[in-house]
Amino acid sequence: MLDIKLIRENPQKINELLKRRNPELSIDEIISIDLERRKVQTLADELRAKRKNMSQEIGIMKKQGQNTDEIQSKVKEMAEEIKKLEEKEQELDSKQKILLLSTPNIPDETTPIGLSENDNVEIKRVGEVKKVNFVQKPHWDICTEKDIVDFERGVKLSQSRFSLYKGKGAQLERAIINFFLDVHTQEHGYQEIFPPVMVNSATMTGTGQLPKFAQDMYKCENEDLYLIPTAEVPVTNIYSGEILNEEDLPKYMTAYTPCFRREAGSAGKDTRGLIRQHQFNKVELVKLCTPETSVEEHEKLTRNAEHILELLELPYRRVALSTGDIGFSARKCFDLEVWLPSYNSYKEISSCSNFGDFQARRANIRYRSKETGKPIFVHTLNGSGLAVGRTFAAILENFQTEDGSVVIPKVLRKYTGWDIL
RNA sequence: GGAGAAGUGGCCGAGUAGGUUUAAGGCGGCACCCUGCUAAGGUGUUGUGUGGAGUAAUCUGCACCGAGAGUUCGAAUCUCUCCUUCUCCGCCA
Repeated sequence: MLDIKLIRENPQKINELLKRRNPELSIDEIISIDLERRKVQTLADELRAKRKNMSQEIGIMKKQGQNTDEIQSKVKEMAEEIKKLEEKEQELDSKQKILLLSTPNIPDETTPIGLSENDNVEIKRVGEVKKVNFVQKPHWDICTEKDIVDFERGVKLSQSRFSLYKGKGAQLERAIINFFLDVHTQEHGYQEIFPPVMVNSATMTGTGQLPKFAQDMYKCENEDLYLIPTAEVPVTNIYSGEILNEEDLPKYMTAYTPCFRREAGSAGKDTRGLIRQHQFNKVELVKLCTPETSVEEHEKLTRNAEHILELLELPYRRVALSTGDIGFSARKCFDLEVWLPSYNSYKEISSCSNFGDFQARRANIRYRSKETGKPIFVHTLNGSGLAVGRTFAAILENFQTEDGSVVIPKVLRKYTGWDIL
């Protein structure tokens, strides 16, 4: 959520920045509602003050045995007027709130300007794409041949885009999860979290999934509960509504969870294999920090995710997303893309974002400034560290050999207990 | 799921036959004073949100006693719905 005071004071600037995302975005309506809302509030406040004083007077008069009929009927009239104003106040308030909650974050000045993913900027490439003189198989064929992921029975049990890991497949998936968590907790200093995977609508609003993206999520019938699309949602909201001490920052948290996405609107995309599933595993990195440190913390968090790819010896590149491609809540975002032979290109495996105070304002996460003693909104950051299923696919494809076996990366072997698949 | 009890400021804890409560008191925090230092003591101060005035320090209004709705001239206090916690029962890994 954008700061209404910032909008009031710099309307042209905010509009200009929002139009970098999408030329149709504008805060003009918010401003006109805000103007009216404040007028109504001032009127209502004044009347409430009058009522308060007069009611007190009635109390005193009654004690003295005076007749209060006249003044009572006066206040009653006033109360009706107040009620009308309060209704108007509430209406404008909720209108403004919905508009504010539906307006995306303003992009950072350093976010490349452009309207689509074609305007994303490659920052660097790391690792060599292996040159081989045999035909590399896509991971879905490897999975089926080795019977480590059963796509058909996954669909039978659930629906398309659900799959069933078996035997060494299930073991490899679990090994990857444990490896990720161990690196982040032991080498990078993150606290491990295991959160609920169903959360309420307030929590979903805090990180920006609601109110705009309800159709992307699975919702429980007759309950105010949604399946999380990412651990970002419960983990970022852990301290919602709280005021932290400045000494408690930065907070580094990592969580493994399954993630659930309806993938509405991606019909026909990535239909084969593990790349786009309704349920997938992910290890997420989340940070809460002060505004002064968020740029630096964003870089460090991105490096933490890259470090995993480097340990696995998977070739990847870092891309800075353009203003037209960054997520709703983000002001700046780096994608990490891993090389996938079956796609003959790099494919997203992590998305590392800086949200500024956008999520903190929605979720009301603050810290008390040591200097002023006043509460300040934290900055929130997150990134995948990494997507597990896509890592699984990247390992199978990049480390397959001519004889059809797959050599497990060294760092994973103590987790799998075997080195060849 | 059933039956009972309870939810007040950072914490503890008064306040419910509605009306100077604009929430007592204590603890903690902060500032200053006293003491050679420490301990103890003294004085003052103390939340959040949202408006208004002012360049600003600041001054000032309104709202907030789990959440929402209602009754009333007036609600922490009365009524209703919901949420959470605790105790007992049932069920269950």
